[in-house]
Amino acid sequence: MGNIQKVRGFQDIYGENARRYRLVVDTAREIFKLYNFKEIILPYLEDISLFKRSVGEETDIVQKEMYTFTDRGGRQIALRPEGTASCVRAYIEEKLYGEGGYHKLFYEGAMFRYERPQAGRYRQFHQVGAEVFGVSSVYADAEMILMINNLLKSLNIQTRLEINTLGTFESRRNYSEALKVYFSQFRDSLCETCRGRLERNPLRIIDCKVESCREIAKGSPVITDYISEESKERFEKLLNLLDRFGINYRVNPGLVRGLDYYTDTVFEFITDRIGAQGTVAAGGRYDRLVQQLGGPPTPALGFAAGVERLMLLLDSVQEKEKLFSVISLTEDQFPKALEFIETLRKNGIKGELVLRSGSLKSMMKVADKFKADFVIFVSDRCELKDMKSGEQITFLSDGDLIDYIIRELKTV
RNA sequence: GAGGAUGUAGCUCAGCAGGCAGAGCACAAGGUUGUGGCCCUUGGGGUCGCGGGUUCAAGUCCCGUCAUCCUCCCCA
Repeated sequence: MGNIQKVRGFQDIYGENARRYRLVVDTAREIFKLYNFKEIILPYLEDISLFKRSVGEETDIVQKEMYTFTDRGGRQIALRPEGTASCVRAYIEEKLYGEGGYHKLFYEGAMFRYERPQAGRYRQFHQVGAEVFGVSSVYADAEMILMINNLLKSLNIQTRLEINTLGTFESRRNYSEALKVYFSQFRDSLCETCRGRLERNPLRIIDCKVESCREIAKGSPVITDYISEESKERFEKLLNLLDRFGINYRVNPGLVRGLDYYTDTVFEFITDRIGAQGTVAAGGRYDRLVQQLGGPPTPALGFAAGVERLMLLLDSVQEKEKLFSVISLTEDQFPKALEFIETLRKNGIKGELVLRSGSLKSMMKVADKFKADFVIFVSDRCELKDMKSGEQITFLSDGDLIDYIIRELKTV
């Protein structure tokens, strides 16, 4: 037998990737907080029926992508495949609606879907997401898109925004029903995947790339005929708002989203730089979901962004703090060197005590490997070496050197 | 779930008419007896993804399996 490997589709995130991960998540948190979203830390396991009732019994996610098991108490459990359902469950279960006003929550963490791994698609992946409960105003939709736009801008990531409206829950259902009826006439001419979609998600057939399906789709019912004037006006208003803030978008009537709970606004931020899995952030409104899961009628909207996909789009991420490496020139100066470096750390300066003794050359190499910006040699006196310029200054007392570092170099 | 490509040293890869496992980079020691990066010398490293088969002989051929990547699908 070979060595134990990580589970398929799972990954260790370390080194530069860990920095990328941290940058994405930390930036998202900062932005969320600017918009006054409050963090909610959600469980990774939920009752299976939560996802059946929210994401949708017929969706791929529920049908074939969930990690599920029966626990020792006989409960049917799933590792969460997405965050919105848990967030809604918590909103209802913790009776947040009882506090009055409205609620803005954000979350961050791992999601699990049993899919075929691919670039930008993993079985354990991470999302940052935000949800607004109790607001139907179109300004909430606009604000959320602005927020995501700002997040992407902060990360220096270019995407295009595609947006669509699905209308109300009723109109969406009616449209879906009409499509089902229409496409059923051509059942035998549809491709195999579309025959499956007929039951599961007829809206998707419109977007099929197979030539024969596209021909059939040309005569299919149009979504605009099923959308109420109110929804249309709402959508227009949203687009105007986006125009006003200089946000480019493309209205894509084929944009459907694979989750059942969306109503009215749906949107995706897409890139074509990372292969087939180009959706980097996506979301929309789900005005019926809270009620559907047993809560009071509550309009809501939300989005989620894929951390790994954002990571792929990031420029290289370097550590920014200066590193001071301390080398003890003799074995018996180590206590003094340790004391010295602890003082640096107390002052908020990042320090690495070179812990391998050997030739000075080998210790210097260690400092170099750590990419030290400065090296401090500790003996009966102290010397500070600038690794970039090679310049070296001698100090008779450590106090003087520490003062010098804090004064001159901490901010460099 | 379907199709395709790949898997040899820490990394990038060569080796395939089956015949002792290689290069570059990286790593370690030294050249420079208290100073890294460049250069030179020397050195340590591989059950050739894993398991089976064919063969006198398999990294090389065959079968299986695992993993990665790409497309479909799906989605963040």
